[in-house]
Amino acid sequence: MPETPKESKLAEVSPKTRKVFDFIESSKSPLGAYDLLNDQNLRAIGFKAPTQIYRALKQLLELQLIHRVESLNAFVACCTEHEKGPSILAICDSCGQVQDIPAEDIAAQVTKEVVKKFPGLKELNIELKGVCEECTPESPEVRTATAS
Amino acid sequence: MPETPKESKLAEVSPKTRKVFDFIESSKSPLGAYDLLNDQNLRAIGFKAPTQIYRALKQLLELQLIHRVESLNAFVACCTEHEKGPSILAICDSCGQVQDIPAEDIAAQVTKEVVKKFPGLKELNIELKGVCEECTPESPEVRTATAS
DNA sequence: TTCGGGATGTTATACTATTACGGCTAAGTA
DNA sequence: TACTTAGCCGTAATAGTATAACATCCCGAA
Ligand SMILES: [Zn+2]
Ligand SMILES: [Zn+2]
Ligand SMILES: [Zn+2]
Ligand SMILES: [Zn+2]
Repeated sequence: MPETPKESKLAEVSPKTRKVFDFIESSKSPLGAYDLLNDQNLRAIGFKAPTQIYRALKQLLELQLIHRVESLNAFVACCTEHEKGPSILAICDSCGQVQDIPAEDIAAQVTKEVVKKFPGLKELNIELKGVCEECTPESPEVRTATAS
Repeated sequence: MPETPKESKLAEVSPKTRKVFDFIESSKSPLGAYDLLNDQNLRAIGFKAPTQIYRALKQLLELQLIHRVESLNAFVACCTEHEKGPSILAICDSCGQVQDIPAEDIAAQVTKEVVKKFPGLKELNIELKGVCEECTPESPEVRTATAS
């Protein structure tokens, strides 16, 4: 049985870094470095200072196992369905969850669109805010029916 | 002569908030709140604490006169060519300049693409990193010619 | 005049991230 | 073996970003 990309990446990291990833992956919303340090049990397994957390996060970012959510100063697990390509992070204002949505098509169009003004494009970061499907109370038909 | 949208927005703000905008607009790269407070002359005109700067910034953001560059914790003037619609912020790693590029088309496509997974989309933030046109040493033809 | 509410001033504190340094260990090599 | 070097990890200190909480002032309405 072939290892998934995710598994083979995780095999490269230390147990403590691995633990950081596990916490991020199992959280339903993004975690900040200090959330990991203080609220989660990372102190219990030997993390004592922010810099240790940031080292682990850096490694996980480089392996593309996690993404940094710039607008929240926090980190989410990568869905691992976009091997190198970019993705869209859709942040729900209501429940706090973030979806990592592969975005090859969008990336291609952005590139096409800005290439003249910005020929040396290297990195693309798209973040959305709004309300996720789960938090949208009901579909319009149902809502109307219920309200009447 | 009709006022431009920018002028009419600026008419609403206090002289000090106006001054904050002027500094941001005249800077060739994005400014952070503490850049404004310490490096620029804002202390000289009565700003004494970060919270005052942040209040001015908040107001300017609400009027869409500036944008926050999430990945830099800094602020740039809006090009004012996209009245309400979204834009792309293209950040040059070399010179630090940020271009504010109107992006109606991209926004439309993103919306179309994510509407199923994220029906309540409200806000869209696209940031690019790379090298701007000005910092791209030469065009390929010229570079080849020069190098030979 | 008196009472609000909004803008502004002021202090303190919370939150996020990096620098700097020191020790340990594994790998290379004379 | 003894020495060197480079990388990883631990620790402490500090830098950088943002907000909370409360005081004060000013102006218009009652
Ligand atoms: Zn991802
Ligand atoms: Zn939600
Ligand atoms: Zn703009
Ligand atoms: Zn440039």
